[in-house]
Amino acid sequence: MPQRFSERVLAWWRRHGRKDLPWQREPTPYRVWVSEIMLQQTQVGTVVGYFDRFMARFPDLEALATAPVDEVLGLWSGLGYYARARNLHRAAQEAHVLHGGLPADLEALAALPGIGRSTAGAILALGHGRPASILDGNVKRVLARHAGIDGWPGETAVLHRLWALAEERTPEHEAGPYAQAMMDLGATLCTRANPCCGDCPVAADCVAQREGRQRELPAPKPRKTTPERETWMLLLYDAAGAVLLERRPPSGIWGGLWSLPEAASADEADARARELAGRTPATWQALPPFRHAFTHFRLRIHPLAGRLHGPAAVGVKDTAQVWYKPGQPPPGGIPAPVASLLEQPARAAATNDREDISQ
DNA sequence: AATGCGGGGTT
DNA sequence: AACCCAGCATT
Repeated sequence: MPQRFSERVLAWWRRHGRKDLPWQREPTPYRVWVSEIMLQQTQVGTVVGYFDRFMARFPDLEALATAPVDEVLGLWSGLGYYARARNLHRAAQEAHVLHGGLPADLEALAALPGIGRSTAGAILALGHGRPASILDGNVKRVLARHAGIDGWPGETAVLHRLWALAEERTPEHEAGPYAQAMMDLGATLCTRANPCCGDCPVAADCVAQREGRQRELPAPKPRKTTPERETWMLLLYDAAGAVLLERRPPSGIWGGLWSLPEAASADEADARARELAGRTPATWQALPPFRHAFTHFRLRIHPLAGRLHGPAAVGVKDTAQVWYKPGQPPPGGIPAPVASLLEQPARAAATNDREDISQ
């Protein structure tokens, strides 16, 4: 029977854990608090460049509480999530007035703006050495794997299970080192992509390790229904029946391929035609729209056909345009949905993607 | 319960 | 180019 979970984690941390991050030197509740706020959804390496500068300017809670908010935001700029800085400043003022400093209990801490359950636990455990639990991304990952907890942690039920486990496993003594150890375990061994289970102190009874499910846990956020974008593709024909093609930018969707000019809406078709060919067709004919699926989104294509009358079309503006006669060898690669559109403009939808015609 | 916040790293 | 990161507040 292996040792208690927390004992193994702590023993590992004493040998391999991180102990000299900026906020671990002189870990006062105030410094722990500031670091925890900076570290919300922000990686350690990023925060390292900000923490000491911030502490030099605002060495204690009173310095922060009495500073202008703009100065706080100034030292935050580049970190992102600027509401964190505003909340930090407000919380400093509230704590200063209401408690004469940072409170030292879970409820009062979590009542301050920007401090939730996990950050409050971190301040107590890391800053006061009191028994309290944290549940950040690292701990979620370690616990979900070790206990084999299925489901996305964003789901309330899963989150509740994880919190229950987190508290159940927090030792009465050394909660601070334990919290740090769990984060270090998640950050250095039990990483998202390539966990080093061979070095893990709790691999012996890890469900994910036993079942080879490290890659599946914790479950990722369910993918949203692939977003749908739409575009209007212009079939601009000249008097000879050639259609104008445009070479797409080298990178991005259909990079470097020859495709139809596009407009962001039917209303912009005329303006695009003027840009491209110097004039506009008398009328546009709307062909049946259809969908094309990419990995990350679906594109709803509205073909618009128009014939340019009068003398032969003006010469192409640059090498990124060509008048292409359907049936001739193409100037280069053509995206499949565009190719089918060129072959059978009126039937493109039917031949390309029958089920996607509607809506 | 779902979404916005945000710049940066990883894959 | 998603996806994620020492989460929390808001809706």
